[in-house]
Amino acid sequence: MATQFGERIRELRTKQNLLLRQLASQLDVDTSIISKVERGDRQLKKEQIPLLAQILKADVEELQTLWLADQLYNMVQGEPMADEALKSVTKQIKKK
Amino acid sequence: MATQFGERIRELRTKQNLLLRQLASQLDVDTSIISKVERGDRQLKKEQIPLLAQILKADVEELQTLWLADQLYNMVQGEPMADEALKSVTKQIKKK
DNA sequence: TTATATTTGCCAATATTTGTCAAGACAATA
DNA sequence: TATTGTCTTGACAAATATTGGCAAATATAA
Repeated sequence: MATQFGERIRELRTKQNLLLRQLASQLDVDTSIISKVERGDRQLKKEQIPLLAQILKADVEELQTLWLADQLYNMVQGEPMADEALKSVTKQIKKK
Repeated sequence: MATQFGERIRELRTKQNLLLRQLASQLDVDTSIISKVERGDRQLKKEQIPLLAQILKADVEELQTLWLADQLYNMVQGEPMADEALKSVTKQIKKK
């Protein structure tokens, strides 16, 4: 599983000397969820990112980017046509 | 919604003078599902692609690529950080 | 019109995701 | 060793999303 997002969260959290349970309570979820998120076992819900960024005093867009990259990675990883599909979508997006 | 896949299916199906119901019956799903897939209202299940390719005498990998591109497109469309996330994943994939 | 093909909206069944709880692992320290 | 606090893990239930089918609506053709 992808962990770009999780690794960054842990980095930010420890840098601020926050315990899992403290971050969890502020986000209003169980401690175990944050633990799993940081280790890449679970994905956070997209809607939770803004609050998370606020708690960690981090840039929302940075976290959103990492989160989205994780989702994409999970989707393409192991797919033989991953590269071609990514290229195609990148082109599509740019046209817009 | 993404329709690269659906458009290609319709193209292949009509080229072979197959009716929705004929394709649907070979795929063992309801006609309405194929209709929706071709119009991009629904995503086909990944496991159905090989059989579909066989029925349409199409290249499995082509269809898999289009299908995957649709999934990715649905995931990033409307996301402000889409481009950056795509770039990041493309890099990650290549490292493997 | 009639007949046939396709589209659409809705529902039930199924699958996936999300969150909680409780138990376990681990480290620090009394 | 026993205790305390943090983090991790697995099992389970609740919430959500996806899937397929039906049937009615709409289009297309003769």
